Amino acid sequence: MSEVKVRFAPSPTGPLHIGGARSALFNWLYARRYHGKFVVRIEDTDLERSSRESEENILSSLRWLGLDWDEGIAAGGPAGPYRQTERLALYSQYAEELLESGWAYRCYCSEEELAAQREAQLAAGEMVGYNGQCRNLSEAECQQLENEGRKPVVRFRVPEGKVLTVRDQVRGDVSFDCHGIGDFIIVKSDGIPTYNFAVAVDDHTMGITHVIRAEEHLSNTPLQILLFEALGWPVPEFAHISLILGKDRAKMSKRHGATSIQQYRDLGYLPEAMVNFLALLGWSPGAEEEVFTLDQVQEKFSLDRVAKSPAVFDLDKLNWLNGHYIKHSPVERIADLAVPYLRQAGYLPETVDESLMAKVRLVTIAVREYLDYLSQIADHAGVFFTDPGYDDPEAQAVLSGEQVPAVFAALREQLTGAAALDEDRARALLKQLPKELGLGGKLVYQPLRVGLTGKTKGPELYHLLPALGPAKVIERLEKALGSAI
RNA sequence: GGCCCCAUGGUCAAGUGGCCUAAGACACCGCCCUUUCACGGCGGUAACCCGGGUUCGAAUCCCGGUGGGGUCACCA
Repeated sequence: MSEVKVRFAPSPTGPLHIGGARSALFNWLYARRYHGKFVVRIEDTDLERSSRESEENILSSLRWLGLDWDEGIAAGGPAGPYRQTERLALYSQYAEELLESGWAYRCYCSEEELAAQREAQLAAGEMVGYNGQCRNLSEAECQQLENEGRKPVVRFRVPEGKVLTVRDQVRGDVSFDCHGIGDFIIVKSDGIPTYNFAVAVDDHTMGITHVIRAEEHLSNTPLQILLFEALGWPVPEFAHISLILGKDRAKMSKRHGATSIQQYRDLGYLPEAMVNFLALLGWSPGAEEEVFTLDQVQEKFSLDRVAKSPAVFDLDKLNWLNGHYIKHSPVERIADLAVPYLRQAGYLPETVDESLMAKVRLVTIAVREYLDYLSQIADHAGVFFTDPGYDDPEAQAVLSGEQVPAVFAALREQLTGAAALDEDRARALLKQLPKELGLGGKLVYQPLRVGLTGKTKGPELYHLLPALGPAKVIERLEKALGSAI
């Protein structure tokens, strides 16, 4: 078999969304697994809705996810250009070929006529499809209509009484009766090809061997096969992946919350978590291990382990995975990623120097175990950057304990003159304290926590101490003592 | 409505006729640890949509029903 070549062909009509990202991922995985090529092509034949901005967003999201492509937009390659609006001449050439061979014909029906027709069919409960009005127009009739100022579209002449079978790698054979398919438009009246036509031409001319895409395209496939056959081209292999559903089991859409990769990126999700999560949606490694990198999946990926049933997007699991990666990535990286969120919360200035960055790292160590995604850091990091108040009744109750002054004094004693304080020293010190004072842990640690943060819950004390530094610790404890009633 | 797809716990899913008195993960609920780390440890609740077949034997095969979804554009 020739080399595997797959593609991801988004329409730049919006940002890359979850479903598109998964399609791209599966294609990428397939290409890598079988040492083939991955092509990215832009399908911008919808002039109204397409934008360069969306295209940029899609490409940047793909790169962010780590899905690189061997050929295509921005990468170049032998079958370029890779933007459909730049391949118009190619489509006309094949449309012409189809017209000449009789597989296609010009249709002069107006949009109004078509709409009325469709409405009538729908009302009668019939199959919706073109009624073939212009199917056998003579040369003279065409000329006549054209003289009336009508702009024709080009339609494909769907053979009658034929049954088409899509050989699908995940679904098996799926058959469609041509009787249910009306003559469809392949070139619009403005000369722009229609989706199905452009796809067939591109997939062939780009040498695509496997078309892996979402299930919503399954019903388009017979039309494309018709085109391949009429043009005398080999039909590629197909694999239709089931849809990703929202909580209400309907296809994921904007009303389901964050649906674009960009949004997750902005919220502080890590690309490896997204990719890991997406890989698990509709595919299973078969083994028990579910946490893996792109490199690890590409070794195991195969279409026969792709699920046929649709999958509900489970935010809880994404959060868990992302939290997992946050906990296990190098602190430096997480701290760097956290900076924008801390800045946005007003905890950091525009420029962060090295000593401040050192503190951010300590803060990151202290709070990352509580995070599902990075933007949440703002909710946990406040105690490190803003001096607390002690109005909370619960806090007051703890602070009013009679042992509190002694506890604070003891810690202060330990800290005075201490230049720096690392986690190990903080742990040792904290462990010593109760013994030294002859008190139970709770009586020592609880007031310290409240004194330092104004709260009864929060980061570990041994993280708090180093991050705040001796001077700040002493300062806060004094203030806490002063505010005890 | 026509056509098409799908159907194991709340969710993702393993399972390709006997190994299933059905894995694992997320979520949830307990207990432990309770201020030393290690996705902390241990445990629990919870599922084969229904009805017919085929078979010695069905979650697994066939048919029907039901349910969910997709698609029916000069959008992709």
